[in-house]
Amino acid sequence: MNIIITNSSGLPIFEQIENAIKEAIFSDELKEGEMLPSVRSLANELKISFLTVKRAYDELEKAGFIKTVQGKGSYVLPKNLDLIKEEKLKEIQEHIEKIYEISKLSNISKDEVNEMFKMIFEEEL
Amino acid sequence: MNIIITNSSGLPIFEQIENAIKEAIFSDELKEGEMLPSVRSLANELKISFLTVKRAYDELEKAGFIKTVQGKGSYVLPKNLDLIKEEKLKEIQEHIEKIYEISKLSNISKDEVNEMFKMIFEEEL
DNA sequence: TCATCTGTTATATCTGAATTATAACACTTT
DNA sequence: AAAGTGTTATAATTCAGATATAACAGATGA
Repeated sequence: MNIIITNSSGLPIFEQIENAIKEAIFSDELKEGEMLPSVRSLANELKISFLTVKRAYDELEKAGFIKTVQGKGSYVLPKNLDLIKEEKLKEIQEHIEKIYEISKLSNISKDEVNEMFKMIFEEEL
Repeated sequence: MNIIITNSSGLPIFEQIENAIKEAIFSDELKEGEMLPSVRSLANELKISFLTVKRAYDELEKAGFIKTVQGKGSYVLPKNLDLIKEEKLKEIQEHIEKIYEISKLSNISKDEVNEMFKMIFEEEL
């Protein structure tokens, strides 16, 4: 597990763990069926409480990324592409909403934003 | 003052006040030299503590939007639009770049992003 | 000058979220 | 049985945000 916890990120620890594991799943660093570290071992490794790790795992399970079995541990569920796309679309939506807030606050026109959008996305051609 | 405080916004009250006033300044609803409501009167109006309003005003002063004078009150400073806009455009650009990265990695088409963009920006009617 | 607006400061408290420590319990595997 | 898993309950801590209250200080107009 390649999880780095920052106090300056603004995100609570359990969310940082969540995100790191999601990233690992997206990038196939963690594959379907693979076991995650036990809550206690990861807690020891990160020098945090196992309850915090458990919270992260609970959220990941609720979101459909992993499955936890008492006495055994947690393992990665088959990637649900739709689910992943949902996640990514939600991330994008949050960015757009922030852009919307900024533009509204700063009197920046929709057209100006659209122009930047085109500029950056045209780059790939 | 047209400030609406929501408990569901996720933002602390003092930030909601900050944003509302920034928005009013950008939209010229509040003009240069104009007095803001006193900390106590706005606090009464919003049914919150004057300390919370003071915090919002303090942040606005630190950010260069208003000036507060003891015994008198707070008034709107001259807008430095170019500088502010430059900063805001840079913030927006960073968001768009993140969107670009996400969409590229997740195989989300430019059109899909564009659709979300329209959805969110059309909301304002 | 006095009353009454303004903002300022200090102290203490409350609340909720995040996090922790600890202990006891339950399931699985060897 | 032992040693690993996860689970649950309880209590405590920390921190940010927000509050209440009181006392202080500057501005202003009657």
